[in-house]
Amino acid sequence: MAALADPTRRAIFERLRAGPRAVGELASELPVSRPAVSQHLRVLKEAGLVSERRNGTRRLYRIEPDAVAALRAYFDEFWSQALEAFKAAAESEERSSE
Amino acid sequence: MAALADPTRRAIFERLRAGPRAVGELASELPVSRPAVSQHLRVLKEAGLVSERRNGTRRLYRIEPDAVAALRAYFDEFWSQALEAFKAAAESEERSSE
DNA sequence: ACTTACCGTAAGTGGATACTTACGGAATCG
DNA sequence: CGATTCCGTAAGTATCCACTTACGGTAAGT
Repeated sequence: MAALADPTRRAIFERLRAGPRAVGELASELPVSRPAVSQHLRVLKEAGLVSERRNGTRRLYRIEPDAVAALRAYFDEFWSQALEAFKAAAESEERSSE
Repeated sequence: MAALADPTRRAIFERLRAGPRAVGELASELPVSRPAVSQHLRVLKEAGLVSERRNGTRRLYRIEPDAVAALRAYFDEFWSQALEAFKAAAESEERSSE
């Protein structure tokens, strides 16, 4: 999740949501240089958020579905646990006459 | 989301999941000083992830449910959009005889 | 009022990091 | 082969950021 902290990296990640893209293609749409995009993609790849496939001289990056599923599960779990705590707190307050 | 990048801050956020906590209480369970926890809580508060309530000399921090819901919605949306792109790509590959 | 408990803020510092330019490697085309 | 395209890596730099110590401020207890 730390990999998604940087705004530029999040922008890259969100663009890959629509389908696989090449490095230069992404760089042309962003206000940073191509090597910067390369470095961001490496971070995303090491975090398991994207994967790479070589196609001629180009390298297509795509989103790793399992990673998105894991993040989704994390916040789902977080949500239900927080909700449970809220309910418990509300009930205990109710018992203490308030 | 950038607020959840730091591991210490994520640890604080996850501990608040079980219910409201005071600053010193959180600091005693973490390998950082109390002011560090204070600063992290300020970041989380400015990000809208937690809220504060004064209780005597102590300040209780609690999770802001709307923020968690927003994050959950973000990844849900991300997931469905990525899935849609996958389906579209699979169909177009299928049409191109493969 | 004085002390104690609890906390936020200021200032300073070491380390991480996002970016640039420069360079070299791999695949395609003539 | 030579030229071109596309890309990763190295090196250097400026900025950001997480942390500590020191200090001040507010609320409760004696």
